[in-house]
Amino acid sequence: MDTAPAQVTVALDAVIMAVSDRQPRLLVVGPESDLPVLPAGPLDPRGDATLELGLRRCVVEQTGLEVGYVEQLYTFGDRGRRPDAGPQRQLSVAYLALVREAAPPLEAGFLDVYELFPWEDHRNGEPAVLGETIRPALARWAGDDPDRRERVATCLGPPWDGIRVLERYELLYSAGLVDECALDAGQAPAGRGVGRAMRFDHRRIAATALGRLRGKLTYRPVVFELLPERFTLLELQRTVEALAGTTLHKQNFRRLVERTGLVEGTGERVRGLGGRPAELFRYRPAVLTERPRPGVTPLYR
Amino acid sequence: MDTAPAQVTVALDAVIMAVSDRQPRLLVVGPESDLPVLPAGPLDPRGDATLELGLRRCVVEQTGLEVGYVEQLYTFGDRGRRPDAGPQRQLSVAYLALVREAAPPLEAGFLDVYELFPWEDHRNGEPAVLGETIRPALARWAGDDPDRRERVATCLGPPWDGIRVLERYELLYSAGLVDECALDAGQAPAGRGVGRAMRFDHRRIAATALGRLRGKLTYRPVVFELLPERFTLLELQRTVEALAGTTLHKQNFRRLVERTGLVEGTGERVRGLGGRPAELFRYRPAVLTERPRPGVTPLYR
DNA sequence: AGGACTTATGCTCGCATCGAGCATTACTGC
DNA sequence: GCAGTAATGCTCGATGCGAGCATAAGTCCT
Repeated sequence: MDTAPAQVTVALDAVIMAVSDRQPRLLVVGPESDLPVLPAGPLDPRGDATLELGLRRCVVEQTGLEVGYVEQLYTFGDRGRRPDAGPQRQLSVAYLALVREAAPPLEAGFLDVYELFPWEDHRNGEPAVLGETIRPALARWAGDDPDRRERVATCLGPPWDGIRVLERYELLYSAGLVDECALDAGQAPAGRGVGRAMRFDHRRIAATALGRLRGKLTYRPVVFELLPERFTLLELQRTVEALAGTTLHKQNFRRLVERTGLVEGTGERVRGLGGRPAELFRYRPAVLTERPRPGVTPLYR
Repeated sequence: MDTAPAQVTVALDAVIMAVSDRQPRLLVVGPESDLPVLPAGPLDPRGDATLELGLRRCVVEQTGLEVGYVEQLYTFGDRGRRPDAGPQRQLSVAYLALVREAAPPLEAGFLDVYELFPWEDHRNGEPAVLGETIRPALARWAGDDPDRRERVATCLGPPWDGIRVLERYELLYSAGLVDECALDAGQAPAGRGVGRAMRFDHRRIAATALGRLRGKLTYRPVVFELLPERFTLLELQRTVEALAGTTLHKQNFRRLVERTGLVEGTGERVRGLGGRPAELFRYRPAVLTERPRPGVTPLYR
């Protein structure tokens, strides 16, 4: 009935990321045949003492995973973002979680992040899809409109700003280059959109997460949430590079993390992979009290 | 009834900040005699197309103010954060808004931010309250507990990290040094807490906002939302300093903002204030496409 | 008019950081 | 022994930033 008070439902959505085989990965649920979906569940207004605890509960229930690092990301609440909710307005409080596991738990699997955002991986130079598809299409879309042209310029550079993941996704959405445009309009997607689509606004949420994480790398020691307790400097570097979508100068990277006190060597070495054995390092939590903003600062500068 | 489904209410809270007379100010509503409260209102699940539009609507309704720059801050949803909501669970999606106005609109007034957080203003050296009250009390609170001691060390430095506003407020809360502790426990506050209290968790929300804003200053040109279209470099510097709670070297500040292309001179000069006339500058939006992360970078480094 | 005071503006050191590259070491595999 | 690979040490040069000196151009007071 129209006279009933309009209701709001609150869901807790989880962007759970890991890095393995030099690739950032996102935990998704649901049948393979369907569009991927983020793990999520309803807030229990009485049971969940805090939103974060509610999120952890939902994640365990749905994937069996006990996540460690968790951070609130953003709250999504546009009208119409969940056409499945009927007359209910659905809010999603999204969280970013980082895990070390690479083995997909029950009913869930890891999805390569750069399948969702192929234009974000610049480790082997600018990805082909940018020059061949995205830039031309955006140029057509912008035409002579100065606002559109400027928006394209800020999002795609030069200079390329790795952090603007969300802005770029939303630009592609505005220009009709992702399948979610058709889906949101109630049409069947042509299937020719750039990157792999997700259900609802979940790819937008994932974009928010990747951008946030890239930014955070520069001023907080979050990478270590994704690594085992002991690691070589190359493993550390590869993990950072996977997330940042850029490559780094090896010697300078080593200098950076050692000089700033982010890591400390354990005397141990690993061997067996061809090449000189590498020393194993560990994260040095004391850096938090020594430096104001410890992280991989020169990532995007 | 216990059998009724537990309900969730969603509110939109606004942290509206301005800078005038070299002081950051926060818009609060409610009678002077009572604890200050942030402007807020319920989400209209049918009417508000987006959360941000809903927030703008609430702000206009409550204060008559049309805010310009708006950014989502955080969503607060701890159980028990709103004892007045009865059995309802209340979520607040908080937004940060920046305005130029200094004249308090209807039923509202500006409150000096450093009345809320006197320990955050380091423009005249370390504030007295830190050395005389806060540090000794925290030392007593920490005792020999290594975790507590480390928490105190990271929050209070050295080095002082201007961005950790929320962490510091929560530390003071943990240690029972702010009046909200007693209020939340249902007791009358002794009135001896540090800084001025607000109702509910609104001071926590304000702390989140100040920290976020301080951080954002370093990589986005947000200061200009608080300034008139044309301003002198000293006005710009004073505004940054007011928010950051630090002083900056004048010549270096000028060099920074000019070299990075954040501002450009209009030929005009202002006179009449004693001292050599200053040139009027304006913000240069083109910086957004030229530099990846334009802002007052060296603020906290 | 002159001097004190205030603010704006230009410029120059010195240090730390960072990008880029060269050189050497120590393993694996054939 | 030799090729290949990765680790590690070191050196330039450019740039950014902290700190300060010096000068310019107004106001206000006497």
